[in-house]
Amino acid sequence: MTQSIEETRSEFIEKIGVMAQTDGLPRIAGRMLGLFVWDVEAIAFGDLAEQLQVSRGSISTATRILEERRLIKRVAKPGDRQDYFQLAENPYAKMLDYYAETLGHTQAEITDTIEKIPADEAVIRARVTAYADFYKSMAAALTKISKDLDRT
Amino acid sequence: MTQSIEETRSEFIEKIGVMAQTDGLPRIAGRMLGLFVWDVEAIAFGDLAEQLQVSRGSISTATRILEERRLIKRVAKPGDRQDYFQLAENPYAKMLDYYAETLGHTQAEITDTIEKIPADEAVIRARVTAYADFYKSMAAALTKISKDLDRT
DNA sequence: TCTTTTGTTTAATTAAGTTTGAACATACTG
DNA sequence: CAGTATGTTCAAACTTAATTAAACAAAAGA
Repeated sequence: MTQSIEETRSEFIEKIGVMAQTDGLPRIAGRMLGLFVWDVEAIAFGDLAEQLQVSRGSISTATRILEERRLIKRVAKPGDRQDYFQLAENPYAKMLDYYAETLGHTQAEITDTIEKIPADEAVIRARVTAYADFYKSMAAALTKISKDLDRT
Repeated sequence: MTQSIEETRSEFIEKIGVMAQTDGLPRIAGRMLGLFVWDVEAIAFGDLAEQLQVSRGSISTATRILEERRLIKRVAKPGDRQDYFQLAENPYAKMLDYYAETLGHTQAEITDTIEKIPADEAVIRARVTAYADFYKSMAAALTKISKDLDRT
């Protein structure tokens, strides 16, 4: 089966949109991320709405989310009033940092619980601690990868 | 603020229920996981429904999900017709394996796309490849932690 | 100043996922 | 065998999240 590069691009964008839902991104934000991974050139706010066939409101929301996660950046273009967007530098390191941060919060929540467990409940303490450690080691591992990527 | 261990347990269970939603588990399955982390003893199907105050149908669905992820195991108790459940051995290694597997699928999907990109589109190829590599390294890192945990 | 463009916000709608409850199948008990 | 207990399935109800469309605010041009 042969397909044009436009078809491949469009397929890729939709694919990332679906997969993004797995890690808590709205579908539109995921499609947008796919688009930015593919395209080097910055894209105008209005073009995003047209290319992805969604409302401007959705673009506003999705760009905000991706900016919060530091995956894209908003840039200006001389001679155009519109906002332009493109993939951030080291986006994958940023993504890892975000995951690590989330895992860290989870670990902290569990640690809060551990402190409330009576000292004589050694078994429960041990079990909940093992759970917290799990999040701790995951966060540490992702942070490590992030730093490796940053050195590139 | 002082609270009984029952209150702490209940708070923990609800907390895990909420956090579980972050990684794609239904709330009830999350609460169940929290319960199993806390309690050493196996718990009967019917007791789960009562303790978590949900329908038997929900227990059936949630146990299925947690079994599929290999986080809990179903055991029998002599003298009781009910199914009993408890946390699996090395549950956190299993959890990591599950994540790694998911990431691997994602990477494979992206790799499928890469193969469709014309060879002369070097920039696009490089960008999409970087994205695939990101998933690859994450999967590898989690697999590594999993093996470390297994050695325990 | 008046109009247009641009991006955000909010309320309403739509879509997606979760939970329940009833029906069902199976296995056990007396 | 009849009756009860157990766990699963599935359609419907419910809940939550995503998306749109319209109202709005700010800035730019005419």
